[in-house]
Amino acid sequence: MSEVDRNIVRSFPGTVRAIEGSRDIVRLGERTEHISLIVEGVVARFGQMADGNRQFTAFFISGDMADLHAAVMPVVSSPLQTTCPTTLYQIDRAVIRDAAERSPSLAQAFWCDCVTEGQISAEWLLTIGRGTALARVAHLFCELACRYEAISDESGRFPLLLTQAHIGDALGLTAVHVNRMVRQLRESGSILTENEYVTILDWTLLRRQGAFTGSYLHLNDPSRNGS
Amino acid sequence: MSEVDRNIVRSFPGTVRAIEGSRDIVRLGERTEHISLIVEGVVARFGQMADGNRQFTAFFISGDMADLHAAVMPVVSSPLQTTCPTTLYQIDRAVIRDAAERSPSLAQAFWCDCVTEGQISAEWLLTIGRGTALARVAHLFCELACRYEAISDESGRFPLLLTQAHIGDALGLTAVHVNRMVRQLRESGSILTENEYVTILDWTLLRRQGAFTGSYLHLNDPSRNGS
DNA sequence: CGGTCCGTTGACTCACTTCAACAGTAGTGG
DNA sequence: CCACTACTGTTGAAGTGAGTCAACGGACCG
Repeated sequence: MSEVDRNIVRSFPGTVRAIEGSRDIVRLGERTEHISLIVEGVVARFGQMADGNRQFTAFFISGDMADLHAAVMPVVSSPLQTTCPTTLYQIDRAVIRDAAERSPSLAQAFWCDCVTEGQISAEWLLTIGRGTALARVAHLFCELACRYEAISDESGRFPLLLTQAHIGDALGLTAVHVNRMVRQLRESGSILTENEYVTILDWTLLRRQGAFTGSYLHLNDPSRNGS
Repeated sequence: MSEVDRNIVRSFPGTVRAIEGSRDIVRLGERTEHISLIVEGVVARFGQMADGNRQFTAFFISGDMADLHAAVMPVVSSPLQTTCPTTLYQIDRAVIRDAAERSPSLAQAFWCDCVTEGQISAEWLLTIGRGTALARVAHLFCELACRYEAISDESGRFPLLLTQAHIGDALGLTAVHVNRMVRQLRESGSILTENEYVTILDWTLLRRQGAFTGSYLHLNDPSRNGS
């Protein structure tokens, strides 16, 4: 979502809400009554197998709207939860929907946002379906680095507000194997992990390890609204 | 996309185009100039690894709009190809975009369509990330059966316009292993394959094998536009 | 009749899982 | 201040689901 649109959304009336980590925001089958703009923290969308096994299908970070799609499809088909203490700015669903109805350009911006989200899912399908465990972890780190870079002034370094179990649930791996892959990335010299941060030491190497090209993220991409 | 909206789209000026199987429709990085409504056949969206390995990220069947998202984001981030001889009805991108700009309700319908597509991707992520090979194949068959049922008058039987290699590329499996899983499904008594058709003999069993619930497809779902 | 594509099956290999154990840190309560 | 618990990260050893490699039959087609 572009900077301009994000500011429009912030100008809508809403409520700030602080939530602990590992808390459900919306549950399967409920109706979403408000759209959540993330101020700080991480919200993950997930699906669940009968055996309780989870699969995260998206991560939302500061500046993302975690359930924008609910503006037009309020019944929750994928629940949301926080992965860490998170602050949201919640706007009534009707406010968003009415604004989109009045302003075609805003509607288009929201539509774009949902399309981009779908393209990220498609990219995840590619890496999870065809990538090795090492490539999956490297790819996720690349994606997060790019997305955090777009919203902060730091570059090549980002806060990892996920446990290795979270990463495994996003990549279709076990936490144990994620641990081994992170170690391998560290030993290869492409990244460094300290505290809650990942620092990228060798972008070229990490991109190659993750077969990453960031074009699908559409960050600062003027062509998104191209006519 | 609802029946009503599909009829609106069909009323737009466009061109019918017949294409052979295994042909590219749009290539990576190109600009999409027309939106394709599928009249007959199958179009697959895919991503590709550097080693040439493919991963299908969506299948579009009769009545689907294969690249509706291009109305707002014309630069192709996932190429499209046919899996079998296919007929398209192609509408100029500007026609779709302008119609959405003039009619908020049509814009919302298109937006819904893109959201549903994203939810299907999320469901694929769940099955591919966490399901066994057998569950993945069973799940795909369930999904296709439901989607074909919604657009035809046959039930429990659908045309499989994909090779086992295509299925493998969609599910992150090899064609060899897909073959083994299809056989296992056949031997379990849940399905029957003959010619180009899959017949479902035991829905309950197949659903369980694929851990399938069809709610994410939003077929005949009045709540999609719920206010 | 030969070539190509698709489905099919068998034998072997390997990437990732599973199971298990342990260390560091933080929070909690006696 | 020190147990006690819980969570996360870490590492090792053993098991297995899916991949790889290879071969063959049938259908279709030029």
